[in-house]
Amino acid sequence: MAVDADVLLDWFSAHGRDLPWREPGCSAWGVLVSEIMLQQTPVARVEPIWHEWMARWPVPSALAASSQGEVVRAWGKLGYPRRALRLHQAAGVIAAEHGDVVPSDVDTLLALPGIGAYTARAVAAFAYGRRAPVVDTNVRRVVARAVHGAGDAGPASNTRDMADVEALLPADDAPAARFSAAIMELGALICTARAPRCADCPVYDECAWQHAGRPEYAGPAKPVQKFAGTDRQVRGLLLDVLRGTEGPVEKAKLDLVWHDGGQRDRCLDSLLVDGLLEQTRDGLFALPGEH
DNA sequence: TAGACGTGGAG
DNA sequence: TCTCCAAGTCT
Repeated sequence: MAVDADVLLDWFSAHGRDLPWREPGCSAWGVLVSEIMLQQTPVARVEPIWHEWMARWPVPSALAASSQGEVVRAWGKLGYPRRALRLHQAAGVIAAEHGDVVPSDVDTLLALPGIGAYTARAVAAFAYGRRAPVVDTNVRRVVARAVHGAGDAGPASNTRDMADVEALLPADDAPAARFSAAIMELGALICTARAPRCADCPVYDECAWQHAGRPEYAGPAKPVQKFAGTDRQVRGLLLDVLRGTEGPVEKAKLDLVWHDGGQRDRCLDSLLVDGLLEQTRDGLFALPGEH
């Protein structure tokens, strides 16, 4: 059982979304920025911020020339703000060591901060039309169902997951790159986690999950990710105070966002360690580089 | 490799 | 209201 490339590519041509980073004229830098922003973050929230970034920082060196604080502020509420810091660092490396050109080679991309197995191959494929197994959560789910007949993907295994996708990939670069975008899109629009729209699926007839009678997911339970009351929430509240003000703020102002002083201070400290906050000479707190 | 790491919309 | 989940990476 497989996923017919021609059928999938035709479906993608007819139903794929016209996202700005998929425009033919979009730069490799634009693709890279989109990929980082889209990590664990819905398209709808990324689009407006991506446009702002492209207008303000059209090339890596432009971003690298801005302060970390400006970058964190411009990241807004996309979440996981360390991504903004790493992208800023990556831009610096690209500007300084790669002639302001986003690398096209997977291994070179992997060496950049914030770029892992998925993003490196996504940039190689979507920005440069290279043939590379692009494996994200959507692709893992589609493969689990259409190929393996399982209700959902089990725990990730980079080696195995990439081998699965490699086997589906067309031989030539251009169609392989387009196939990568198409299978991701299938997972995002049709073969969704919650309520898959199988009636609209282009590979319904060849789907192993259908042939198996749509069995329930049998793998190990996925860990539920708590948020309320975690350090993640408190860090978010703390950082949001700085995003919402111009200059440095007093600790007293930060003390207002969370009742538990111990947790508050621990989070404040971790933000300093991460470089998302800095302390001024007079003991105030500021976004990095903004004092 | 399990767990940390933000945020907000949908069901 | 509350759980699930959205193009992952790093340690």
